[in-house]
Amino acid sequence: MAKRVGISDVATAAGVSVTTVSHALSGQGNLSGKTREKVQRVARELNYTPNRVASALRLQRTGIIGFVSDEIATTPFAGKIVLGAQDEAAARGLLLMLVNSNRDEAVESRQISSLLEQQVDAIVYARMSHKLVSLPSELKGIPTVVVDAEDNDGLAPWVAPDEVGIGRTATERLIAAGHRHIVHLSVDDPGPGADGRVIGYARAMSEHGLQPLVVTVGGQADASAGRATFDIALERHPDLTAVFAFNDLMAMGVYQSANEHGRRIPDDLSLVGVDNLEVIAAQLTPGLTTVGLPHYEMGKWAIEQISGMIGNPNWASNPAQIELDCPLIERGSVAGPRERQRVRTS
Amino acid sequence: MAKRVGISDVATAAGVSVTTVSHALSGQGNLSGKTREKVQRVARELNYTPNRVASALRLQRTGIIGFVSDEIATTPFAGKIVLGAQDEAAARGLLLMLVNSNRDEAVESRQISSLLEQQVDAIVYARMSHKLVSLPSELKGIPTVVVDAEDNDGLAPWVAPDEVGIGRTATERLIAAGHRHIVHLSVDDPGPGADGRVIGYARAMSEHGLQPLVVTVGGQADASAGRATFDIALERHPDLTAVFAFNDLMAMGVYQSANEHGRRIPDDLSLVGVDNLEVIAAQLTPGLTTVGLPHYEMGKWAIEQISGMIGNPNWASNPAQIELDCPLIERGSVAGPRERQRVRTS
DNA sequence: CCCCTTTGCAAAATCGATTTGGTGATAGCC
DNA sequence: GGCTATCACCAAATCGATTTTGCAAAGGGG
Repeated sequence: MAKRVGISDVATAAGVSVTTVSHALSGQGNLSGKTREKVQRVARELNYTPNRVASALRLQRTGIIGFVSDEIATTPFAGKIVLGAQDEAAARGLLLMLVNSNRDEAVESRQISSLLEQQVDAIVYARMSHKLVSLPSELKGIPTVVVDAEDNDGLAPWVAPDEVGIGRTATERLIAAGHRHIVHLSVDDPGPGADGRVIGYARAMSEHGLQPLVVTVGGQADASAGRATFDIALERHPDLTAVFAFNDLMAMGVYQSANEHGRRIPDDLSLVGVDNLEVIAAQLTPGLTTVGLPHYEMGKWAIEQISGMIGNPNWASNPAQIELDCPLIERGSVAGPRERQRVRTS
Repeated sequence: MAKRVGISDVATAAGVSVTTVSHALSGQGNLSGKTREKVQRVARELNYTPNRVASALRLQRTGIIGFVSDEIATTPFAGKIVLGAQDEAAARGLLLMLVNSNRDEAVESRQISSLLEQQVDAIVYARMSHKLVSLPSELKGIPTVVVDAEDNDGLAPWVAPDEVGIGRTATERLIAAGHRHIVHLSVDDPGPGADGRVIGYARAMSEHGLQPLVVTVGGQADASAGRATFDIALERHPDLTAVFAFNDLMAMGVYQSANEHGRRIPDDLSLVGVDNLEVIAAQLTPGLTTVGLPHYEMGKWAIEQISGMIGNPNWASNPAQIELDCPLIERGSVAGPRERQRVRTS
């Protein structure tokens, strides 16, 4: 392996001092155009690449952002947040250093310390589902932005999905299609996600003079919860024509259960999910109409914020804290209700 | 923000030289136990944390591994490889720096250069589906291990799933259940994955005196391809009782199509997939029996290899190149064939 | 022709941890 | 007592890039 060429090798080859090389390459100082060009040419010929470690030591700035997540493999969400962050970081010449805690606080604490020892310039503290969090004490004093979670202490900037808006968007889509008997299927799991969506749903229903009907079960919000809640809903509200499911996994359960009950989607039942889990929503037949979560955008936003904080002595003031709008992804699971079509054709 | 305490602050506070502090904390040199303890105590009191940047500059070793992937958000696989790598890295005191190329060679090249400027000790070059690759020229001379792909030039260590074994495992499970008319559904997409699974399937069938029956279509290996190939298979081989699908997405299509044809799984049709996409395999009813891909293990293996290469002058010799066994994940989609049960009960 | 201001480049300090090559002090030996 | 080993510790060089300070030469005005 050829020894790496450093700034001093370039200096020797170009017959100037290291100072001049540094200035020529960074655009600092006042050098004659001739010298500047010569140095740049020599640097290129020698295939010089700067050593960011040395630079970081001198500048007290590494250009590295630590990315802390509580999990990374169990949902596709992590990938999207990381992708958004990574794209934006690359565009700004920053690099991402990834650690993950597997939901273990002791591990998290150790990982964050490693990141800090590496002198990361800032940290993205990400959760994979909308939560309320308190930042670990290690992060006091270093620029941090919280993703898909809200900072309990209100000190750090954070970004999360507009859960109430999600409930409203999904519900209004179904109302607009003409449905009046719309049930919301959810889980008994207090938190910004479940709570917000119920609120948005209830508001949309009330505003249109409709009765909110919520059915929940305990446990995980998966396909089996979807089947269970849908079965209960059918029993309690036999005239329901549309369902707003807490997420796509539950919606998948509704497909299964509806199929067993002989209800076809979307002819006999309209359905809207949340998450836009492509691997499910796009693969079901018909495709699932769902509200997408802005994971990519949250990751991107986090890096944008961080860019403004790095090197800014007032980075801790006025933390931006926003809820992002979530888009409705139309596929094929929503149609008008049977009743309404009959009324029309009669 | 309090100024960070460095080794010299500790030295001053403890009344010794920086040399002694360094020795006391790293266990080097010959110090009296008294001095060692005093320094360690002072360091703890001052809340000293080492500055890895300075250390890296001196030692020419950063403890950072670059992780290059071609995509990260479109499959859950990326997360698992990263998790495996991250867990193993954390256990060895290494950190992961993640970049992703979005399948763009120019981007990849730039990202790798960034990694190299940061003086990463080594690189994990990962693909998200089994491929043949040639390493970018930038990586010449630095320890690299290839994940979920094979190095065309045979120079770098690599790890990938044993595709032939996957075909064999899935097929033998169905044969063991008593099936004789087993169709393999796949796609026209030459590559280690599709090719290897066909080979493993065909071998297993032949060894049991059974006729291999393969049905493929062009395009993506998704649910719609699953429906299409299954429909064709039913037409060509009306007596089929079991299906080995190229992946879980295609298997999901088989569930859908089988349902429309009035065939119940597993009573009228047994089915094995590949991928163990939890979000699908565990959510279908019945659960999908599938062959899992060793993403976590591949990520872990990569870091183990790399650990052995860092600081080893002979790192380039005898690259390990292995295919990992893939486990069968039993759920509920396999049963005995109807015919056989009749024979038995008669 | 002298003094002063630019212009163009270089020397040296700096960032924080590690390590080489010592130095001073004590103990042991004859 | 004089000499050498050993012990305990320290000063200074080093890693590579940046930046402050400094200095010489060139150019301009009086």
